[in-house]
Amino acid sequence: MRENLTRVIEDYLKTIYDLTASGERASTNQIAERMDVTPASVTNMIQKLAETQPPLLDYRKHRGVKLTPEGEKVALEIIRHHRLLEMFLHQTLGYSWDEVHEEADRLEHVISEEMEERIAASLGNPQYDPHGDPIPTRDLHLPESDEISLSQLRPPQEARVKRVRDSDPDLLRYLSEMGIEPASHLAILEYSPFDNNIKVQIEGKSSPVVLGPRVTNQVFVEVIS
Amino acid sequence: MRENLTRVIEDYLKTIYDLTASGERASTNQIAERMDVTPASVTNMIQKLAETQPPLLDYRKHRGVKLTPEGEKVALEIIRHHRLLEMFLHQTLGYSWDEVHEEADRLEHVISEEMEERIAASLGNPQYDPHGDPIPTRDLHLPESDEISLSQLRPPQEARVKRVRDSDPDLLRYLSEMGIEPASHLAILEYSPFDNNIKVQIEGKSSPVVLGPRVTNQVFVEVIS
DNA sequence: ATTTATTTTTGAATTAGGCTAAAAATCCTG
DNA sequence: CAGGATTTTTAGCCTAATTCAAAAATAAAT
Repeated sequence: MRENLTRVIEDYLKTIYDLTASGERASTNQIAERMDVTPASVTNMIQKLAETQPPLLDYRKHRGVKLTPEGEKVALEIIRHHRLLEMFLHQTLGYSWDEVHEEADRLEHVISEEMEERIAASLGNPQYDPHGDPIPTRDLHLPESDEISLSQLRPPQEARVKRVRDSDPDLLRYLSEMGIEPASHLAILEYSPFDNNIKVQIEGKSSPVVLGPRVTNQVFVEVIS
Repeated sequence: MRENLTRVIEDYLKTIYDLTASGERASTNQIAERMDVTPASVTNMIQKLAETQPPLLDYRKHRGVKLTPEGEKVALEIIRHHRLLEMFLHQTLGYSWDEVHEEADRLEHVISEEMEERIAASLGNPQYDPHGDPIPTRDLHLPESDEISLSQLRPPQEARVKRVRDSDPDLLRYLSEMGIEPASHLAILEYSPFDNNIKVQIEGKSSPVVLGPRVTNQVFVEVIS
């Protein structure tokens, strides 16, 4: 349906999808920072994307943007590419989970629907990528999920890791060293106010570790009742 | 060494590599036709590429271009990507040999050296792609080869297929239907002058077929002495 | 409710790549 | 070797995406 979209446009839509996941509109500055361009560039582009027929963005001057259904469809298509590629690079080419993001970011814009389907089939239509992010289905649906951030847990709660933010390779290496990855089981032992540290016992490890908010904000879990 | 090259530049260099394989310089018009742009665009670009430091092209006004050693290095790097990708898509994702070219043409510009190496390793460092084209080695060497076009054979010569031009999917489907692919054994039964047809017995087939020059010019063989 | 600070938008320029139309070289033919 | 045909180059313009600097809105604070 909607063909002649450039890589750059696809990147804008993906970024806006991400920023508006909470329900809030995305501001010009937020987008500019994420994409490492100036706010002026963003204003230009979002005005353009709001004037396509049909429009990809809902833009209100000085009020930021959100995706239209059209825009969301494009974003989800790219996100499906990205997450399938991450899984494929991990499973088929032996990439570690901290290496897949950057490669997938370039490949996601150039693979055909044919390749998307072949990758999905060869992996058995996976539902999650190596970081636990859900992969949109072929018809672009995403499962609802009620994960909460690890930073919100308090002793003596227990939880299962569902998902880890994938953007920082160093953090990912640190996490896998400690044994935190999707499906890991965690028990919260202590909470320190002010610095917001929590002490956590990780399944299979002999001694607990203390994690600060720079880490716990990036890890999402399901509480075990 | 040489980083900020765009996809477009990489495509120009690849095209020029191809056109100059014979030793001749590539003309502006030839390049324009292959790349489906106007000759004016080509003049612009080749002048630019001849002025980079170090230059990627040897350009002489009205005399066409050839690659400098620098330019050739870039071209071979892309060709290595392309042919490894063709093999990978074929072997790992089950693409047929007529489908791989187009996909590889887009992927070749975006894969990292890391991915190149992982693909090569996962395939066991193949030397040829599915059409029989040699894959440049990691240090960008290509084996010399003395293939000749099938159109040059005369009865009662016999030959082994080494390589098939990969640019036309319809031709490729036609060839595989007939059992012509790298390693196929052929015996030339008849030659018709004027129309340049040859009648060929293909190994494993019950009856011979007549092939015209539109086909035989695209197939390269090694004569069996 | 003004002033100040922050965010967003506007306007003018830039870079990469391409196009058209016209001018200039080279090639070909008689 | 002159004149026409073909090829190549030049010159000017276009679009996509960006930047910077200045202007305009919005938000925050006294």
